Amino acid sequence: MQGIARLAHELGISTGTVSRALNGKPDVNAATRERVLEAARRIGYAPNQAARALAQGQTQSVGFMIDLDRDSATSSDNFFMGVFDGVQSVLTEHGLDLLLMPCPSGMDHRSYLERFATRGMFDAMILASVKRDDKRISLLQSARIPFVLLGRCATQKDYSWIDLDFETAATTALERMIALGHRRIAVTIPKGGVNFGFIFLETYKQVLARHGIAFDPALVFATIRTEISGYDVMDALLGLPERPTAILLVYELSAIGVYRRLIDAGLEPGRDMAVVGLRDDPSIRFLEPSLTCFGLSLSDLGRTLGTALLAQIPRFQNQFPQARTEIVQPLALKPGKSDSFPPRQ
Amino acid sequence: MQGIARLAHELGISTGTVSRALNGKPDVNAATRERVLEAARRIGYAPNQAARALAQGQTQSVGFMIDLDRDSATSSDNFFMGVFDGVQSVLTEHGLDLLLMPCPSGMDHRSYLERFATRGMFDAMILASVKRDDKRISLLQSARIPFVLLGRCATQKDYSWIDLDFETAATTALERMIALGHRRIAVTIPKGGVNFGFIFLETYKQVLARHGIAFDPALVFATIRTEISGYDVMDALLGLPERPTAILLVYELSAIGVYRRLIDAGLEPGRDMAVVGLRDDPSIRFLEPSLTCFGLSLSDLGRTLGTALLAQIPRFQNQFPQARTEIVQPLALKPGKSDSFPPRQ
DNA sequence: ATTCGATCCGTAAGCGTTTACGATGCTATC
DNA sequence: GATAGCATCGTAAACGCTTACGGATCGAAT
Repeated sequence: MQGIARLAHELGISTGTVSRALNGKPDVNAATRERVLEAARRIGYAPNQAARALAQGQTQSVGFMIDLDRDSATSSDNFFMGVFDGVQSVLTEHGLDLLLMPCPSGMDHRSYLERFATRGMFDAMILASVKRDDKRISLLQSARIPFVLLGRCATQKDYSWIDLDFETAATTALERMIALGHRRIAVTIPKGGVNFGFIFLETYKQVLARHGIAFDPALVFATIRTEISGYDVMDALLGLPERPTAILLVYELSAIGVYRRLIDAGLEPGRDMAVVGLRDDPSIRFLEPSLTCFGLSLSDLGRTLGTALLAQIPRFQNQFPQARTEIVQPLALKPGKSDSFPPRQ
Repeated sequence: MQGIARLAHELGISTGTVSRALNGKPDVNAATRERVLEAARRIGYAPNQAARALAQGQTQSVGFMIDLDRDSATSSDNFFMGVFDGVQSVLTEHGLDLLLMPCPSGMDHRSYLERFATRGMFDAMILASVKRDDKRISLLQSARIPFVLLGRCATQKDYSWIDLDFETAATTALERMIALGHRRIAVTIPKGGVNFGFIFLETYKQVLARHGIAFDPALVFATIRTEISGYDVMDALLGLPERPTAILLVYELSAIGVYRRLIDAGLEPGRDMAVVGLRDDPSIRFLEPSLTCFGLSLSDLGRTLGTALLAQIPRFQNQFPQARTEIVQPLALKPGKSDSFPPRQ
C-alpha cells in the first residue's frame, strides 16, 4: 500500500479523512487532524504531485521560460536571477512553486513552449525576452493558460505585461547629453530581435529628431550583455572619421569594455566620451568616473511580476481583482560623473 | 469528454488503442495509427502530463537545482547557461525535459529540495553549488531519486559526480608563477562554502608548501563572480605592507576589476602583477595583456553531465551501463601574457 | 420525546492515462 | 475443414489523490 492509503490504513481511518486533514479542510476533528499530521510526519509522507494534479486539475506550479541563447537578451544575465527571487517570494506565499523552463539555444521559442503549454504542466506562466511579434502569446491564449510577460509585444493585444520604462530612461539620458552639447551620440541595442530593442532605438530616434539631430545608422550597435561588446563597439567608434562624443548603453556591463577601450586609446571616459548605462548593477559600481545609469530593484520587479501573475489565475482573483495589467516600471536616474562634461573635441 | 477519450470517441475506437497508437506501441495497425495521429494533430491533442505521470510512475522530466543567492557560486553566473544547454541536448535525445529549480536566496538548500524530492516531480536530478558537507545527497538517496552532482562533496560517499579539475589547474597556474620567481601569490576563492573553494584553497596551500613558501591568510580572499570583487581584492592587496606579485583568480571575471585597479594605481597588469584566471570566458577575451586561463567547453560539460545522469536512471541502464561516475573534467591551459614576466619589485 | 442542526467521517466516483489480459478475425498450414 | 498462430483491438483495472454526497452521532431546542 502506498501513499495516503497507507496512512489511512495505519490510522484506521478512511483516505478521504486523511486527505481532508492534510489539506486543512474544515470538516475534520482537531484530534484526528493532529493524529494524521503526526503520522504523516513520522513516516515522511508527501503527496504524489501527479495524482494531486490529476485530481485537482491544477499543478500548483508556474513556469518561467528563459532563453539559453548566448546572443539573446536572457542569457548570461544576472538580471533574471534577481527577478526569479522576487517572483518566487510572492508565489510561495500563495502555495505555488516556480520552475524555470530553459529554452535550448537555437530552438524556436514557440515550439519549445508548446510542449509545456498543452500538457497542463503549469497553472500559469511568465515569459521574458519578448520578441516584437511574439508567437508565444497566442499559443498561451488558445491554451487558456494564465500568463504575464516581462516585456511587451508590439503586435498582439489583450494580455498582461510588465516592462521597464525604456522610453523615459532613454529620453532622460539623451536629454542630459544633448543639454551638455553632445550632438553625435552612439547607442547600443540588444541583439536578437527582442522588442525592447526596438523601443529603445525608436526612442533614441525620436529624441534626436526632436533636437534636430540627424540619425546615423553607423552609430547604432546590436550587442549582448558582456564587457567585451562594449570594447568592440568603442573600438569601431574610434575608427570612425567623425567620432561621436557620447554613447548610451543598453547593457550596463558594456561600460566596462567601453572604459577600457578608451583608456587604451589614451582617452578619458567621461571627458572624451560621455557614457550612460541603462541599468545599475553591482558589477559596474567600481567604474571611475562613476557611471550614470538607472536604478531598479530586481526583486521588487519580480514581486510585481508575481503579483500580476496571481491576478491572472482564476482561483486568486478575489484576492487580486485587477483584470489586466500593463505596468511600466520606472527606472530611477542615478547621476554619475560619466556624462557630466560637454563634448571636448 | 476530454483528452484521449474524445479522440477515441471521434474515431470510434477504444482509448487503449489510441494510447498505444500515440505511444508507438507495436500491436496497432498501421492504418489505425495514422488515423489516430492525424486526428490528434487536427484537434491539437496533447496528453495530460499529470495523468501520464500517475499511470507510468514517471514524469519524464529532470530537475536541475540552482541557487539564487547572490553570494553563492551559482548566481549571476553565465557558466550555468552553457551547462544547461548541454544537459538539455542530451536529455531531449532521450525524451526527457529539463526544468530548473531556483532555490530562493536565503532558503536552506535541503528543505527547498525536499519539496521536489518527496513528491515525485522529477525522475532524476542534478545538483550544483555542492557544499563541503551537502545534506542534499542523503536526502536524494533516501528518496531513491537518481542524481548527479556538478561538483563533489567531501563528507558523503557513493554517488555520481562530475567536477572540474581544480587541482591540476591551480597547480599548473601556481607552478608557472613560481617558476618565474613569484613567491608572494594571492588567491581568490568562492564565497559561500562550496566545496570547490576548499579544494582550490587546499591545492594552493599544498603547492606553496611544496616550494617552501609560507602560507599567508592575508593573501586569501573570498569573492563572488563579479568584476568588482577583483577590484576590491586588488585594492586591499595594494594597501598591504608586503605586496604580492601575483594573483590567482577563481573567477575569471574578477580579472577585469584587477586590471582596472592596477591601471588606476599606475601599475601594469602582467608586469607589476601576474594574473591568472581559472576559466576562460568570452567576457575576458579583450583583456590586454591577454589573461592566462583554462579553457572549458560548457556545453560539453553539460553533455557529460546529462549522460552521467541517464546512466543513473534505471530504464536507461542498458544504454548507459556504467554504474557510478566520478569524472574530473580537465581544464586546458590557455597561456596568455598576463603571467609571463618575473616579479618586478 | 421528537426534531433539527452541526460535526465528523466513510463511500465511491472521478481525474486522464497506461497496460495486462483476453477476445476476435484472419491467414497459413496440414 | 479444423487448428494454430498472428495481428489487432477492446475491456477494465490501476495509478494516488480529491471531493461531492450521504450517513451517523450527539447535543440542544422545541
